[in-house]
Amino acid sequence: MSGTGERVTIKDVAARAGVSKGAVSLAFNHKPGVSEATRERIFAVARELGWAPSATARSLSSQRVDIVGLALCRPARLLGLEPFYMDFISGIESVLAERSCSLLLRLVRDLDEEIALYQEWWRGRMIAGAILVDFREDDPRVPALHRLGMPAVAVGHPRLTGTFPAVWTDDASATAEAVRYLAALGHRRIARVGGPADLGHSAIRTRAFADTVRELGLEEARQIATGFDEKEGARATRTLLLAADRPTAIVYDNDIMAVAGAGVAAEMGFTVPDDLSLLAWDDSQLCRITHPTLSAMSHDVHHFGAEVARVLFDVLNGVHTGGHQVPTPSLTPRGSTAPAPGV
Amino acid sequence: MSGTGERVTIKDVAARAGVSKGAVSLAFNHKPGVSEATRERIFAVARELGWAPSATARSLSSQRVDIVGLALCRPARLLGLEPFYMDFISGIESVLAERSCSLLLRLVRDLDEEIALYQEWWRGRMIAGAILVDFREDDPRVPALHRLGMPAVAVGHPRLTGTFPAVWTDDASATAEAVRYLAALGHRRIARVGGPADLGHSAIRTRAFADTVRELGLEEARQIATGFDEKEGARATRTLLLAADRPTAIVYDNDIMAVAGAGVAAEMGFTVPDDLSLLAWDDSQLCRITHPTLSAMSHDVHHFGAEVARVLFDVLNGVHTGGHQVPTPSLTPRGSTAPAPGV
DNA sequence: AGCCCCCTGTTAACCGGTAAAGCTGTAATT
DNA sequence: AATTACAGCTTTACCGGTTAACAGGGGGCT
Repeated sequence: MSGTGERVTIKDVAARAGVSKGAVSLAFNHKPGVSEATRERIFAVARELGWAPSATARSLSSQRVDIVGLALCRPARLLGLEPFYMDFISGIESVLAERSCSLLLRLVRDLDEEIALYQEWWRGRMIAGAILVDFREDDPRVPALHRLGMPAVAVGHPRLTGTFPAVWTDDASATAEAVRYLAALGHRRIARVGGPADLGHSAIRTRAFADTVRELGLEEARQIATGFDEKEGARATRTLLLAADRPTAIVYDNDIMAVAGAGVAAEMGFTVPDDLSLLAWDDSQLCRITHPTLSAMSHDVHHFGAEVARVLFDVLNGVHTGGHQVPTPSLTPRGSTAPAPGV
Repeated sequence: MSGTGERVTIKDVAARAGVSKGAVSLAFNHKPGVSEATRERIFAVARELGWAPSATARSLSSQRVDIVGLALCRPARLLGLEPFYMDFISGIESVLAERSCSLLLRLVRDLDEEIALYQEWWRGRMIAGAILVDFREDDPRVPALHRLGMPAVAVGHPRLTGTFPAVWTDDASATAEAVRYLAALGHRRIARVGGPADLGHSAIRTRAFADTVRELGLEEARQIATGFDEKEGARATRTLLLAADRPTAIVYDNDIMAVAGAGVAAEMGFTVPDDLSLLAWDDSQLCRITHPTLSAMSHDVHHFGAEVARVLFDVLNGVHTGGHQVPTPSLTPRGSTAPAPGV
């Protein structure tokens, strides 16, 4: 009971197998220098003794770590709510796991805390590199972390991510596609409920949205910046629908807000999609469980995460990979979009 | 540009401050043995040089690690969908962060992989302890990990978690409360859509549900075991509603399935809550964004996670804490429950 | 003056691996 | 037979901290 406390080390294995520490190390790292017979004997002993090399000691001497860091800076309750993150993380994991690498996760309150955390992690040699998300315009992390010299991938448009290799989706094109689709259905007053204005991709979408609306000669579009959560999504929807010139279609920046918007529409007596079309973003499973199901700009978040992890490995291996663009979110029409009323 | 590569170590700091490595170590660990003046000088130099102690080296020599592990064994797509996990993780984080401890996360495919992972993590001294979730009846992790001697907290009923200190909610009482509530509304045919039968807490709820139904003299209850995701939740709901003796109320084991169930009900022409009452579990924000809002057995998952982390720290500090019961989920009536039709 | 003590610091031995350099014995080459 | 080549190990010096043991020096006390 209560573990002997004496943990077995490479020395024990070496002694038991009748070889030196060095031989055990060579064997376990599949390096030449030990015969097949000896290698097998060493493995047998290791299994018998229940030994695994100490990652700590290994990384101290080899200067390598098998951990990558991810700091998320969003209010805790939002993280729980948004399917995006877990999907993204599971995508990252799928790539990390096959290289027996682990993910170090931490939630932080603000960017300063995030920068401090990365400094601690990197200087403390706890991580080999990091994944940076949620870029803002003139993000303070770009200079700070670049100064650190820490390898990292940035999730966001290259314009925002500075010196870090970027992985991103073409939000501008996707936004344009969304607007064109709704316009093709006859909608002339289209509104958008976006994320926080200081978030880089929100800004990109806002611009693309306005540009496309102008280009198609639609009526001046109303866009509302929110905090990404369901309350703000609901409020924004209410605001839009109460206006005299209420829109006949609304595009949301994530699916949480779209679902909340659908609730508000129902509550206010609008029928989706007959009176009002709704178009979500990200397209998690959430869009498929509501009634009516939500049309969305869909986007394989799991693969996105996987691609990010792959690029990070390239960076860690010194492969100088440029930016990687992941497939543009594409329209997945479902039950929440239909021709504009009276068309 | 491109980081000098030369990372600063304790030796550099010591040299620059004109003291020995030992002095720097003492200063940074706030141990007696250095004067206030020297301590400050050392800190100043460390700041100037941008040094932070190497966690790797530190844990190699001090035999301590500031990382705890969490392996999740659920299909990736479900993880993304279920708000539970992120909420739970953010609760854990809130406690870890204040002790500057990080969370090592990994998704695994099955229990064998999970056991192997913990062995690797523990023997490799990567983690100080672990958080175990999703216990099954006769869970193979109990003997395997107990043999490892790894400190851990178990999330689940003590009957299932064996030798590990447990943190759990009283699912039996909560289930009973749910049934009593619906019975009080006049429902006589109540069904339940549960999680996988081999999951420990599903089994507990199943039993409690059947017991309470019998105790109240309600009609024989139909319970369906599913895989926790929205598709199975929808299918189970369809099955229940197509039966000749369809229930007038359904209890779901998580909110995903409840939302899916609401969709199915609408699609089949039932009005919630007039024709059919629905009661969810876990009560994430998801229950508040649907229309009508979902009544739920609510449960502060964030606090649950925090409590789990706290107990883990107790274990790590040798405090022999018994099992901790977290407040029983309590009924939060919203728009999806109402008196049975004709009452 | 002599002694002891405490405060401040140094030294050196670890922690458990990795990796380069060194050392065998045997087989191949000349 | 002598030289070389090389597979197969061993030795040893790190990696960057922690920590116990030890040293110098000033002040208080007798």
